Amino acid sequence: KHVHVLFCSSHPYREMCTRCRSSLFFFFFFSRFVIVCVFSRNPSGHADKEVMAATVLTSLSTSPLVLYPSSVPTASKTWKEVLSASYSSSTSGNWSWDASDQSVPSTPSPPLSKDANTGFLHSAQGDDASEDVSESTHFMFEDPIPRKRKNSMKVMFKCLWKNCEKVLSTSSGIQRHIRTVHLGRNSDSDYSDGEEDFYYSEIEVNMDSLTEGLSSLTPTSPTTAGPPPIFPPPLSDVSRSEYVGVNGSQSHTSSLLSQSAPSTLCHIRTDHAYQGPVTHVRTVSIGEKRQPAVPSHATVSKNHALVTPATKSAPGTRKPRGEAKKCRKVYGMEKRDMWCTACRWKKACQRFTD
DNA sequence: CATGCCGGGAG
DNA sequence: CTCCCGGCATG
Repeated sequence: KHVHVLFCSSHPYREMCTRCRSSLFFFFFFSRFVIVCVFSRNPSGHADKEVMAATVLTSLSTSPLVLYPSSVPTASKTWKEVLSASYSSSTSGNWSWDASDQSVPSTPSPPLSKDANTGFLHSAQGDDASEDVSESTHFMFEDPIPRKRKNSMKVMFKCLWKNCEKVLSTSSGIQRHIRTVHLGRNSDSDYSDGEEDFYYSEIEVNMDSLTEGLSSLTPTSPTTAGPPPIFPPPLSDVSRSEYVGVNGSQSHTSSLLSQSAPSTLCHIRTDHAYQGPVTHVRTVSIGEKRQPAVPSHATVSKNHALVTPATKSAPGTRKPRGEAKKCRKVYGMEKRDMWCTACRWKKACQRFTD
């Protein structure tokens, strides 16, 4: 399964799991794609993280989205180690969350729209990604929503609607702003079925100095230096078609969420064409389920002999006899007990293969 | 004829 | 599953 991603915002929306108190990070992607990375403190004890993330997402938006469970770290690796490694390796332009690193996605990334590019350039003014890793992991794993960083940091809420740079100090404020300005609803209208589209992000604003190692994941200047609307609510044609391309015939959020996403292999490649800390995710490859070895028609043919696909004797179709001497020939009938089991059962020899 | 082994049972 | 064998194809 390949999931194409245009790119993701550098500032994940954070939410805390009410059950395990781990931090959830929602990376908002260009247009309406959302990829969710769930970082749990105790992943083993939280089997339902995908479901939980899906629930949160559903309440966030009705837009089409891709549920993306990050790979579970191996027993020898803690989440922190995994993250640190992946983060530091991002300097070389390669993110990998999979211990058995393999299968680089081959599918080319979709073209970025102009809007996307400009947005990215704006947001890529941070430092180099090779900075203090502990800072980033701190960001990821410390208190789910650190209200303050030092005493100069202030949490603000930034509207992500296109061409709207509104920043307010409270979430309710930004919601009211979105509801009234962008959604054209009355602020008092009771619209609480969870289907409302609020696009804003929580940002931390450094009130004095702008140079900080964490600039990779947080805005570095007040108000204006925040990420441009990377997640514009109006659904563009590009994103729609892209979405279809990615998910085949899937077209509903619910159907996507109901899919049990495979979680074995996650491969993320970052592109640093725009330099720096912005997590620019291009392609995600997720391991796929094993197909049943036996095709269905074989089973059917047991009950309906006619359905049997043409296996019998198209003359000359039979494979030529292998060169190797098999158990029967090697040991002879008298030492039949020395044959491999396959030979004893008159199956294809497993000891002397061709 | 000797071999190799597929397809199809039985337990 | 494991184990066995009819029967066909090949050399």
